[in-house]
Amino acid sequence: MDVDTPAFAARHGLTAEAIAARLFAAHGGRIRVKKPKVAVPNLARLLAAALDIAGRKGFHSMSMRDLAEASGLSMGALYTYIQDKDTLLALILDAVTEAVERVLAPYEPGEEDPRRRLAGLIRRHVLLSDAMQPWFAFAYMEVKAFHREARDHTIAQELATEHLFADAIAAGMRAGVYRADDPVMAAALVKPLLQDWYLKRWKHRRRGTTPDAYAATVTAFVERALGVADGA
Amino acid sequence: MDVDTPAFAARHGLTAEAIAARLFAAHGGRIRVKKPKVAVPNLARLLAAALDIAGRKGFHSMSMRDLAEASGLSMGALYTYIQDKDTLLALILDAVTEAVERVLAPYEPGEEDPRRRLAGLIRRHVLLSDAMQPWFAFAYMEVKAFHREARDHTIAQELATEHLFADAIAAGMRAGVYRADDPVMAAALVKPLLQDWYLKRWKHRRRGTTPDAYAATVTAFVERALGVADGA
DNA sequence: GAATTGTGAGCGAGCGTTCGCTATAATTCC
DNA sequence: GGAATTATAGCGAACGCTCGCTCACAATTC
Repeated sequence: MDVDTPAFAARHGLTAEAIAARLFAAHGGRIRVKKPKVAVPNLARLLAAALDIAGRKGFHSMSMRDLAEASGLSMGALYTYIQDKDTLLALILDAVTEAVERVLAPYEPGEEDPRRRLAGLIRRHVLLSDAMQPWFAFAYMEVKAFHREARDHTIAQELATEHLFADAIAAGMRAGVYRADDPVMAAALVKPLLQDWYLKRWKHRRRGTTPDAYAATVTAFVERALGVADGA
Repeated sequence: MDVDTPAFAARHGLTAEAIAARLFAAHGGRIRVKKPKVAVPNLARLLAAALDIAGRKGFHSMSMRDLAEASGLSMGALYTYIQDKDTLLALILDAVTEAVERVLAPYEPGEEDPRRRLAGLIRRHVLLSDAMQPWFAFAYMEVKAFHREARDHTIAQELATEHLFADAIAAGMRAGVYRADDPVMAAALVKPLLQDWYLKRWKHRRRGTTPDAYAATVTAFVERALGVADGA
């Protein structure tokens, strides 16, 4: 299971190309370049460059000239893929939202058992946010820059994700395997542990922690905090 | 102990005015306004406005005109307090570093007991980052914008803080009250729980959680994860 | 050869910063 | 004590520059 990490990304279509293809399918109407063969690779390069620059200096400090140069497009070409700088922000946010809903939320086989359910959620969250690390970090760091509507949407999604964890913990409590004063509060403590993986990845990388190892550590940590005895 | 929150800020000099006074004392040489009676209140207003605007739209999106207007200073007056926009960044970062070193690190009486030590660290971190919430959130969110040197400094501080927690956990393990595979990894899991308090305060506020209550919840959560039995 | 895609100089707006100036407070001088 | 002088603080229009974005045109594709 530990060697599954790259396979996870491929299986769920989390490569730059696959993401760009889905975005083109969803937003193609507003992209002036028609042919997918042309549009998708360019869009993928555009997004990769944007995430790279924004990840290093922040979205607002990234000039469209920087972006054009880094993505190998001219200013004019760049603007046939997006309407304006804000569209780019929205596009990235959208890819993250889509990925979370598609990969994280659905039950996987064998997750009727509450402990497997929680462990599965944690593992999927870590592997997903690892495969799309720049995307997740971007969405987290740049929420402020969104318009009110998009910001509310992001907050709603944050709470929805937390709810997935709260539900799993509550199910575990009903089954008598978990103990907690408040499953919602417990879920609120799990979330930042998962976010740390993509926000401070340099730290975990430096210590040689793999995504699977981190998921296992967090799961064990949380389960003990939820009253599961050590060797159980 | 639960009513101590505002007193904590006053006792450690964490009010806007007190922070500005310390910054003026440390950086006074580079501030063209000489008289503390004049400089300190203006500096306090300047910093409060900067934290407010940067907290809402990000440091880079804050124009110096916005800042002048919000702080009630003219453009010219503003620039007698700072050399340039980067100085402002450095000033805020400096205040945070100073506060962490002064308030968090020192032992408090009675903290020879490892469990008290860890609980004390957690509580001080929550109360400190609560009193200076905009400062901490700013330092976290805007690290990217720093020059290499300042960024390295911030990273070093992050690791140093983590070390305080690792030491406390290791002491608890030696005393036989905590169990963990790796105290450093355990500390790395405590840190994001504490950061969540100032990064997502809207969420905790919305749920009516007080700083002291949050500190208590985190302490209990972490202690259970470290193998302390429930009623112990 | 028509449709699609790419080009990059150029536009106006807004940025961070400066500087010549005024207003006010403090000090000096008789 | 009060006039004269100096030091300090505050002001905001203006400067050079970079920003996001456009458009007349060239190149490519089928």
